[in-house]
Amino acid sequence: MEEKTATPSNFIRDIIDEDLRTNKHNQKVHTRFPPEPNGYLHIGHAKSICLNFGIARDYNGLCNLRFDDTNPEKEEVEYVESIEEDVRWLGFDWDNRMFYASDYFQQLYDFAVKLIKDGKAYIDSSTADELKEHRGTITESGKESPYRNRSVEENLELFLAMKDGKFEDGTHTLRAKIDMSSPNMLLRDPVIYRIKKADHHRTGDKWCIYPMYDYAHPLSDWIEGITHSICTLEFEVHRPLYDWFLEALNLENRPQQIEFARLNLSYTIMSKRKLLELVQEGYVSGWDDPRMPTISGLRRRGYTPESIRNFADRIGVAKRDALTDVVLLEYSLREDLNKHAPRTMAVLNPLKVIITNYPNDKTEEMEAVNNPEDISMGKRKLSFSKEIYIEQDDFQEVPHKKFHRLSPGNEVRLKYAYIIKCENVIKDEKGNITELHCTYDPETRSGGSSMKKVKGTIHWVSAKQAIKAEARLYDRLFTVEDPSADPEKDFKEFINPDSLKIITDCLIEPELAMAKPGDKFQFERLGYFCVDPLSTEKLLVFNRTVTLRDSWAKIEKK
RNA sequence: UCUCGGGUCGUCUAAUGGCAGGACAGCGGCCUUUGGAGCCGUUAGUGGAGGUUCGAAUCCUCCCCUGAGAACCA
Repeated sequence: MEEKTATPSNFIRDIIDEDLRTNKHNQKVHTRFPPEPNGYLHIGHAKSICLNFGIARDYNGLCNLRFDDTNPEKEEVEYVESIEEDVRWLGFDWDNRMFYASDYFQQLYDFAVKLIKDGKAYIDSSTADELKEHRGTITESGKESPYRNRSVEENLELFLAMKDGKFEDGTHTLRAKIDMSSPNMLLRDPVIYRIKKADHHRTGDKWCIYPMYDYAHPLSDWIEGITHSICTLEFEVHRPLYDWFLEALNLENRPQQIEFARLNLSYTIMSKRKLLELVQEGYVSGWDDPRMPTISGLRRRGYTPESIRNFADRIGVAKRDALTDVVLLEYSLREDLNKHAPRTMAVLNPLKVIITNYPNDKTEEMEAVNNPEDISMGKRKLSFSKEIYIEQDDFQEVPHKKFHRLSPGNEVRLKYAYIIKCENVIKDEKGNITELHCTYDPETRSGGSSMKKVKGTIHWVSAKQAIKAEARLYDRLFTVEDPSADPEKDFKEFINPDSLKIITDCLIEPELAMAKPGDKFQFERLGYFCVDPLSTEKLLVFNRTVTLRDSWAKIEKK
């Protein structure tokens, strides 16, 4: 079993520690992850999932999965299913506690009736425009609705009629009677029910009135016995409202809302609306395009759940807005893949090499380790013969002064095989290099006793045995750190035109023919790659998950 | 402009009146049959001005910067 470092503490855990000490919630810790099923989950949700489920795990508590489905016009079962899959894939489990806010529609309705009876809510028959007009502004107080003082009986009657479908969409709303002059505009008699004659993905046409978030959320939390209702910072201003409903209904054992800063990652966007735009307008191939910051995109790209959980622990939880550098995510990924991904040799851009002093028909079996970080992953055999392919980048006709690889008259080691020397550069009539003629030193077979040392070691594949494959090389989707930073500019202006490069004639070790979708490998010296789900027996397709760190690129730049 | 938040190395995050620490990135070195990994070392920060205190990132005052809030969205 691998060592597991504990999740670092944070201000939310401090609050829970204090609540436990003062016995605020009778020693209970119960959280929830409440996505709206109107889009796919992304890495920002992963932060929240790790936070909520992680707290439940560490405090011996529970975490519910709850779909916040109070707006039938935007929500779909497709999203429900993807969300379930993604949370599970991340490694979390809700047992039998998968709920929907729509499960509580009847209770929520009954609570609303109680508010009306207590004179704390009323039916407003203003139009949306009138509502807006009466709301006032940030600096000026609002005006009370002419319907504000309807009798309890009239309100009850109207609310029932609303529920029974007697009115058209938008003609009436139920509003909480709070304070039209509050500096917090959310408290200026917020709408808590609206008429929407729309089919709901779960309740069908049973309801034609639907509760608003601010009303449904605290009550759903209360119904489920949530103790700590953790959400992102933009809901901070909603907290007085959250508390108001619990107070107005005189509910005991109230949950407590705590806000933290959502994740922003450099070179990407996290807005569901914008991600949807990328999908719908075809900038990416779908929600699971490997360039998307969605969980399904990251999964297809080759990210591991472990790496995402470690990332979540590493970035911590706080209240200040932050833009986390994506290299931190990539670090967590490489850290995990380095330990677990088997090594293999693959040549992305092949350059033929003929070893002129090697016997024509000879084939040798070379021994290679599958993972130097973990010898329990075993060894494999590599065929070596007279004709091989190396990476075009591993040869320079006029070498940079710090270039340690192959160049005319120079020696380099072929990993797990021999040291070779470049004797001749063969070109076509246009001057393109077509092949290299090299000689090998038979004394330098890998594992042998030769003391000969060379500066560079390169990867290769044997021409006869290698098989063809396609590689998809991904780069960041945007060219700037914060594509949404400039309100004057559309984020799509910053899409990286080179975010995907497809290479169709890579050569890989024959063993890889067995690879299955999702299998992950390190292509030695190149990076981590995984088999794409669209890969077929005929054509293996590899997604480049992430490159290896490249200190040569830095030297070359200087 | 009003209300509520938030400002600590380049980035993320600790320090809860008592040595400003960690991670990533960077830089330098060691090691290496992956220019990978690993190991060692190192650079770098409390938005500003006052005040309280033996002592302030932390408490107080003012200023500056920044985020959120005027959907029948969540």
